[in-house]
Amino acid sequence: MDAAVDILDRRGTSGLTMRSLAEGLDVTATALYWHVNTKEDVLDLAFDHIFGEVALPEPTEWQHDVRHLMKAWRAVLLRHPWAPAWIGRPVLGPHVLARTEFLQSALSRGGLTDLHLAVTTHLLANHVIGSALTEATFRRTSDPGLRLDARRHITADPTAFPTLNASGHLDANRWNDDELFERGLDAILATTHTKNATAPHPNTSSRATH
Amino acid sequence: MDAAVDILDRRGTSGLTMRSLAEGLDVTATALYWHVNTKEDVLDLAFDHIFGEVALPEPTEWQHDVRHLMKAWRAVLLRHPWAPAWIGRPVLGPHVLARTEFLQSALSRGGLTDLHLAVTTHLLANHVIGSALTEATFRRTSDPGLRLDARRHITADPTAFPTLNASGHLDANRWNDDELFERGLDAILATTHTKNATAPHPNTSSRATH
DNA sequence: ACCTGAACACCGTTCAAGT
DNA sequence: ACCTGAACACCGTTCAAGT
Repeated sequence: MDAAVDILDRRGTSGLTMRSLAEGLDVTATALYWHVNTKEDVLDLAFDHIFGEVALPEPTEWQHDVRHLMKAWRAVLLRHPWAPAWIGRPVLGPHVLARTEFLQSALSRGGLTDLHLAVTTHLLANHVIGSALTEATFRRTSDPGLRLDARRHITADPTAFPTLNASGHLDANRWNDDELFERGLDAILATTHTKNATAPHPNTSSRATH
Repeated sequence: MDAAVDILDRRGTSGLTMRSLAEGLDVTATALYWHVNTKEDVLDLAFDHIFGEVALPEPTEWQHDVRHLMKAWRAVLLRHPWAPAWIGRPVLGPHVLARTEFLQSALSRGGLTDLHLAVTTHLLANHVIGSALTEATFRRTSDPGLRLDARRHITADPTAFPTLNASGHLDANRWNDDELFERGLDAILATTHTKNATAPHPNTSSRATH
């Protein structure tokens, strides 16, 4: 796993091949199939492996615990930029589950139960996943011109994108990613105070989508 | 693009090869390289292509517009289960940008500006991306036992996962994905009412992560 | 129990050549 | 301007065989 993570960090997902991993371990590529069924298994294991880096401290004040874990979670995903994109696989290894337990236990100490608890858990998970995926994408893509291209596409046609122009969307100099993440975190935690924050909107059916 | 999306829907990301796409178009695989530089280009184009399916209605009441777009966005991603995982690429085609403009314009009609506007935009985007990615993953993985395995892993050791057991985490029968998504949406929209919902927590530094 | 060697089917991509 | 054909380097994976 250390060897696999090392290759992934240095050469990305496409850089990890059964042959390159085998070389790092001084064996033949085919030898790996004794320990693993498929290449996807290697990546699944590597993903759960890096979550071991997220330390689980002694529980203290619940909001502090939630913030602490969320930031550590995010840091790990950004330290291994190949990781967020791999969430397109069911990643439910023991390390991941242990961290989820820690998070949800903090939330329930905060008084959340049932639907409210489930919604907040998902909201938090989606926030780390979504932001880490987006950021890692731009960090990983060697071509920094892509963000600039899109930004130019926006500024080039102010009448088509009035709001995006006014708000400075995709303008890297305007808002800092860390700050956007933490303010989002603040907002989610704020919904845990207001009773009935998750009460349905009058004309909203929970089945409308499908 | 229609041919590419068709293959992707039926056979997934790994099912789309330059040769299979060429076959669908009755040309040689090498012919595609006249129109496109790399296979990744094909997927980038296909991704932006399906966002054309998200209709942009006439703007009405701003909260209604936000809900409408978010649900349509989510529906598209789930209709094409290969799509969420592809967000690990910078996806900033014209269709995607037009939808983002629509969303942010609704939010600013709701009175959001500056940092508050940026935070809410990211929160909403992360919510669709995160939830669609997670759901599509389980929907796409032919093996339904994975979720069950993890669920069993939780229930098998109640002392290690007391909260996850009590809350029914990963229990598909307990909460419905559509409902979790919409309640999350409700919660995010609720933060737009409270002034200073994004005010920083006392002992929070926005630079702590790196 | 764990590893090697040879082999298979299949990739993305290049490039010279055709029309 | 657009497509073909042959070819290259490189995949993941299988399987019989070794120790």
